[in-house]
Amino acid sequence: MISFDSFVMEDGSPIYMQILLYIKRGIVAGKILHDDELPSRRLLSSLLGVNPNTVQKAYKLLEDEGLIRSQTGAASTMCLDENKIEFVRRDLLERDTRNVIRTMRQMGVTQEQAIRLIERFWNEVES
Amino acid sequence: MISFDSFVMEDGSPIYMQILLYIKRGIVAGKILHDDELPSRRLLSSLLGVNPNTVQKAYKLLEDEGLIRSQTGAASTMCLDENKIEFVRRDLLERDTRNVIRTMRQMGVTQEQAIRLIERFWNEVES
DNA sequence: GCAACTGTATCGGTCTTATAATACACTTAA
DNA sequence: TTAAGTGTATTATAAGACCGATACAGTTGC
Repeated sequence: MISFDSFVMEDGSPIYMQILLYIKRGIVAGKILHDDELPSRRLLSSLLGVNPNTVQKAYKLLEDEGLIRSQTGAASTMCLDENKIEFVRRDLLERDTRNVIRTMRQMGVTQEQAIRLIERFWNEVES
Repeated sequence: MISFDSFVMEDGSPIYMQILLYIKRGIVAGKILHDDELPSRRLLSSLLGVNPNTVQKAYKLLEDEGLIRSQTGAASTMCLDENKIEFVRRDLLERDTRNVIRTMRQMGVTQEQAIRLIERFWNEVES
């Protein structure tokens, strides 16, 4: 059963999107593996204190991407392979990187300054 | 008059927020200076193809932060000093950096890999 | 004074997000 | 078999974000 212990709710983005990204980042980190079982909609909604429909929306989007397999009556499971994992990695990691580079350049930051910023803050940020 | 030539509209975030961030990044980059005149709400809304209220919302938020001075009848002007600029720099640069570090660590990326990502994509991203 | 420009305020419509309350079909385990 | 758990779907409601249209008030320049 995939754990949501380290899930922290933040405001600013929709809850269903936070759930979706939590799972995708777990995939990229190698913490979530093929055939892993997901908590049921009702259980996870209870754990997070949100409406079951909100969890369903996240799961539905993941199923539309082919990352989750669901069949009525049984627990939903992760449906992964090397190609899918690599696709998610690119989608998350490279898009994040490009975005932060774009905004930094708009602020006149050089590559060297950007790297120095990463080095300076890397150990400050709590995981 | 502050130029919006390099402003590119993107979807995904509110227009008023894109306008606000465009100005703040211009401040950090040193392209926007104290006493610089802003285009009027109606002119900028016409340039960007949006409603004057959308521009007004961005300007209003900047005025609430003390970065813009507005008086009815006259053009709004930038209202900056060293402290304000430094505050905006920290607010934008450090928050962006912390955010990208947090998500990268959630994906199991090491500091060395993060720096390598920055180096690899730095010259690819169009400004 | 008047026209044209400034900033400001208000109202309303549309969409997204989140919630709630159901209902139904299927699977599993007691 | 039956009860409890699965996934799925529908409808309604509420709140907020976002944007558009409009009106009003002050300044400037002719």
